Amino acid sequence: MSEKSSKNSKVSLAEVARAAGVSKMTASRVLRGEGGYSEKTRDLVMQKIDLLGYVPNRLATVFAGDQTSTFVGVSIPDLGNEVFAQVLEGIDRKLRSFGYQTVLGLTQHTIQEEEAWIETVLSWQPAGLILTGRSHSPRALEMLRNAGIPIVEIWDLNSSPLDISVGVNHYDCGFEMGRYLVGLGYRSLGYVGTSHDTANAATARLEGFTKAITDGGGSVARQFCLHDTASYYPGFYGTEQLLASGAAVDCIYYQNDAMAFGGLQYCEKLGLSVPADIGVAGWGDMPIASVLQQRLTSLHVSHLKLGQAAAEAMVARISGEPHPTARDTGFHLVPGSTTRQIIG
Amino acid sequence: MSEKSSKNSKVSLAEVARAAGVSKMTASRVLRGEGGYSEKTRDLVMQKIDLLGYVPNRLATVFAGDQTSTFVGVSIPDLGNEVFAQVLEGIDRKLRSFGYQTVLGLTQHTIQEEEAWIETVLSWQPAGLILTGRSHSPRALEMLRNAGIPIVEIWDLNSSPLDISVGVNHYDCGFEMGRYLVGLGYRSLGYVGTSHDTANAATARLEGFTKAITDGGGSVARQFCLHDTASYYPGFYGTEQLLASGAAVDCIYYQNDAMAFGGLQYCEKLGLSVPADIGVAGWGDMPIASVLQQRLTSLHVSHLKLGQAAAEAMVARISGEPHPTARDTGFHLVPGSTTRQIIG
DNA sequence: ATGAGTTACGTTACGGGTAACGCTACGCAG
DNA sequence: CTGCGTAGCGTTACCCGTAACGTAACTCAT
Repeated sequence: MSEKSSKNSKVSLAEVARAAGVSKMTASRVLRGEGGYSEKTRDLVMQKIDLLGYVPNRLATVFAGDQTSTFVGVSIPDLGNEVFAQVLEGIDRKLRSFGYQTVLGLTQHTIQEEEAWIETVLSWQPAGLILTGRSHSPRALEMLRNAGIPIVEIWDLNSSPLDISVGVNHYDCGFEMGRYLVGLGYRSLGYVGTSHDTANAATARLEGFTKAITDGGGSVARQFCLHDTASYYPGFYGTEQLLASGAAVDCIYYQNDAMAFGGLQYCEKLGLSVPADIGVAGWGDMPIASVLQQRLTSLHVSHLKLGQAAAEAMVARISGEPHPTARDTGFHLVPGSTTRQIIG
Repeated sequence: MSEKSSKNSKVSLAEVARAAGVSKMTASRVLRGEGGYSEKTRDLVMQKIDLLGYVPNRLATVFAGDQTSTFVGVSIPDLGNEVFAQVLEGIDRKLRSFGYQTVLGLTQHTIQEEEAWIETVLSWQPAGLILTGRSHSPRALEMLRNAGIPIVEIWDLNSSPLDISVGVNHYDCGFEMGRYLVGLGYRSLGYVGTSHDTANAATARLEGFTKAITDGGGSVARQFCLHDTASYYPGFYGTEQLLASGAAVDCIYYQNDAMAFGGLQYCEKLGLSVPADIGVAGWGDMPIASVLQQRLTSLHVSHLKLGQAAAEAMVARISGEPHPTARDTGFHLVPGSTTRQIIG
């Protein structure tokens, strides 16, 4: 019910205290419910807080005690890719439930952007950082080491992280899918993904996939799209390019389900029957897969859970509780009908 | 190249100054490039900053009161809906280019969550807030008014916002689509969307849509799904429910394209031919629409641009530059082949 | 009645940076 | 040589809370 203070953009605790006729310290105690004041005083101070529309200044609180802030910096490559949006959602929801705030940084898949963001966000004295990816610039690494705060690297599981790693082993993801497809009899594989300067988790999946395929006596024709975001259209377009290149492929593995769907659409346009003429496999078990007529062969990863696990790891580290260096959030293959059935 | 300080999690400017044999003030001047020091001193201080791995403490700077923070709080309902993810991407990219940081708050479509988040984020003295939606709790409104910082409300354009409104008129979006469908001869419309406690932009679209349809002598059968996120599956499931309810509809309008795609999939499963047996229209011109065989009848809105416009408005307001109270980022109808063609 | 403990406050110092002002040494014009 | 300006740097005060400590009034057991 603040009426007089509508214009007071900055009401300090001292002003509240003065209005209530007590000292700053007493007002502070009331505010924190710390005890050491009478009920009468408490009511008086609370009334003035309400009247003046006092908003606590956490900057001052953090600054005063050497307690750390409740900011957690979170770097995400891009949000056009649904899986990252889900990871971020998982992180923010969980962090918030523990009283922390997410400071976002979209890096556009570059370690330069990440470095610049790290430098800025560190100046806000965050309680910790959650970084997507395991590749960082040398200067970023130095800053991170010097910061002395918890660092959670997510996405591609890392057995020797800076601090804590949460995610899944993307090499294994690719390998398992590769082995599955080899088991189905596919030998001439295609891969469609986006291209980035820095090796990332998608690269790891491709490597694992390629290993499994070559182990099985097959080969992989790769097609990279110069697109930032691994979404529907790059899948569509990449498929067009791959098939136009003359590569004879019997099955295409996509960077993720969204791209796989784009590929499916291109195949349909071309009149190719899936899986009769060509097989299609994705990654991530993304939401769109739940409504398709054909169950898309994919690999399930719970992105929301991954994000939540990352936030839990962060909170545990901040609170000084023990937490394993690496937490594998797991995956499992989802056999679908966009690839041929297991040969009896 | 900090070597000795690897463990010094907190190196203050005073320590840098001491190492360089100058006063804090001189070190501060060097750091800010303010002038008033010799080149020799500058090099010395810079060298010590590097050596000790000093990280500026923006909390202290802001706290000192001479400048506002560079935080901008951004509230988003959820990230499972691609359009919000895109808006957020637009906001963060633009804010970052101006040197501001995004402090995220996912409200899960509730004004209670929004209120709690506003209270917390205000205590960090943000430079401004960008809020999705125009509905806020009474207490939130009071806090926002008292805060005395720029508030940009996005999504549903508001002619009398708290401060600045950026977005599109969702009522008009719905109305235009309704008129278009009436023009195609549809009279028995269906609507499939998600349900939330608070009236939101989707509600406004539905109202505009209903107005246009009833104006045209038709009717709208509504089907709401109890799903938080307006994505593929709710569209699929909602369509199933709507059709199972016995409503005789010749065309279904969906809350967005993702839901429309889910609906298309259900229609296909049911053996309904689109648009011969039933028409389908969406909203948002989402990425998936770009790869479908049939061009989805939809309404184009640039979510990325909307986010960027919101960030620009915020920066303008912070900088004291003039900015119109309401900025309409525009939309246009995209006629597709999931609805019947215009009757010659 | 006296000393000890408790309640309910107030006072002081502090944190990390910056604005405002003070001071010194040097350069240079008159 | 004197006076004044200025480059270059230091000193002080301050921002807003909170920890630590101080203190007056009161309670209560001995």
